[in-house]
Amino acid sequence: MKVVSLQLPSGPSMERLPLPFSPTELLWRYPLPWAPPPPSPLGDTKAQLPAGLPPEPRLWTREDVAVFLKWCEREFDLPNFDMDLFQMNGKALCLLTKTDLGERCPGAGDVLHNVLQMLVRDAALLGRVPSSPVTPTARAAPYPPSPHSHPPTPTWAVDSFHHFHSAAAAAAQPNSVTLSPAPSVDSSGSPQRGETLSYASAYAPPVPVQAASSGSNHSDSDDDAQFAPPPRSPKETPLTSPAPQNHSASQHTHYRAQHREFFPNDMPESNTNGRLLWDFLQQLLNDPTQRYTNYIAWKNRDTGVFKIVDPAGLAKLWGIQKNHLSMNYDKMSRALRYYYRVNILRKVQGERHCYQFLRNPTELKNIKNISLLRQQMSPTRVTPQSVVKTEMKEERCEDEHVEEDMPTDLSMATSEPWRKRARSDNSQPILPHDKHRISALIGDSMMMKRESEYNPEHYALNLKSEKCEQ
DNA sequence: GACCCGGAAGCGCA
DNA sequence: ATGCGCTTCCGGGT
Repeated sequence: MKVVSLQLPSGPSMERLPLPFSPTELLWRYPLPWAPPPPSPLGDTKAQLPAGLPPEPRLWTREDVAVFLKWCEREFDLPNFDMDLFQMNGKALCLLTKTDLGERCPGAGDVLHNVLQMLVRDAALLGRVPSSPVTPTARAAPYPPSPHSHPPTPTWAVDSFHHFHSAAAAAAQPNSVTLSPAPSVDSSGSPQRGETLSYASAYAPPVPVQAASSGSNHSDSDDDAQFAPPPRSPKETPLTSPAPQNHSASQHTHYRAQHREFFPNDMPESNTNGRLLWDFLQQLLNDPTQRYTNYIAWKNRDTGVFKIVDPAGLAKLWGIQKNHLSMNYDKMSRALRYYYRVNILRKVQGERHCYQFLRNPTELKNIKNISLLRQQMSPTRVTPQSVVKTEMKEERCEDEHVEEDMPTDLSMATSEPWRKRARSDNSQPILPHDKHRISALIGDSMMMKRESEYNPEHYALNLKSEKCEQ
C-alpha cells in the first residue's frame, strides 16, 4: 500500500520556487491547492515594470531607459548605474551585449541583460514587434524536419558562435517564429544570441540551501565550489529577482572565449517543456537566474557534467512537475538510469550524484526521429548473448562509430527486444540467476563501453558518429 | 545506510 | 491498440 507523501521540501522558498515552465501549463503543473502556481519570472517582471513603460523595450525612449534602469536598481538591488553610460533609447539598449552591459554596470550586466531579454522576447512572442536579426529575441530556427538535415551538432570548442549567427539569421526570417511559452524559451537555458551566459557563475540563487528537505545535500566533492555558487541567505527580494554576484564581465567573456557551453545558442525550442526528465533537468540547470543551483548545478558545462546537489529536493521538484508526490531520488534516479542505455546520460564514476549528458539538447530533441530511423535500420537482437556480442562489437568499432546501433529511445521493446521475448518465451526461460549473470555481462560490456567513452573527446566522437549516420 | 544498478511490471498519455 | 516515458518496487552490489 502506497502512502502518498504530501510533504514538500521544506523551507520558505520551495512553495514559491517557480519551475521554469510556462504559465499556460501551471494548472497542469500545480493542480493541487497546496501548491499554488508561482508567477513566472517574466510575468513578475512585466507586472512590476514602472507604469507607463512600454512593455517592448525597443520602443523605449531615452527617458524610458532611465526609468527602467532606476527600476532595476531598486527591484534587483543593483548598484547604481552610471546614467551617462546609458544615454540611449531602448533599441540601443537592447543592442548592448551582456558584456557591454557588464562593462557599463559591473556586477549587474547579467541581470540587466536577462531582464531585457525577457521583455523583448515576450514582446516578440506577442507579435507586437517582429524579431530582428540583432535583437535578443532572435530565435533559433525551427528544427529541421529531417534527422538527416539537422543542424550540425555543436562542435563544442569552436562552433557555437557561428551557430548563433546562422541561427540568428534564420530567426530573422519571417517564418521562423516559434510560439511557445516564454519560460520554456529558456528550456535551452541559453540566451538568444551570441552573447552567451555563463550561467554557472552568473548568479547566486535566491533559494536558500535549506529550501529542500533532504539533508543529504551536502557536498561530497572537493570541487563542489567550482560549480555551486555560494548560497545567499534568504532575502526579502522576490524570487524573480536575480542577485548579481561579483563576477566580472571579462570573466564571462573569457569563459565564453575559451569554452563552448553545453547549450548551444541555436537550441531548437523544446516542445516537451520539462515533461521529460532530461528536459526538466536541463531547464533547471540552465535557468537564467540560476534559481535551482541548490538542487542541481553544472559541474562542467562544457562536458555536460552536472551534479545533483540536493537529490531529495530535486526529486520533489520532479515529483511536483509530474504530479507524482511520492517521488524520491531512488525513483528519479531509476528514470535517469534508463537514459544510460540510450546514451543520453552516463554516471560520473566515483562521484555521488554526478551525471553527464552525453548528448546536447539539439541531439536530444531529435532523438525521437533518430529512434524511428534506427528502428528501421537496426538489426534484431533477440538474445541477451547477442546483445553482449553486439555491444562488444560496438566497442571494437567505437573509434569510428561511437554510437553504432545504440538505441536512442527508452522503450524496452526497441532497446532490449530480448527482454520482452524472454518473458514470453517459454522454451528458453531465463532463470533469475541467469538473468543476473546476463545482467552482469551486459553491465560489464556497457561499463567497458562507458569507460571508454569517458574522455574529453567523447563529444567529438559523438559528433563524428552522428555525421557517419548521415 | 546511502548510493548505485538494472530487471520487472504497470501506468498515463498521445 | 500501441509505444513511449516514465513510476514503482525490488534484489543485489559497492
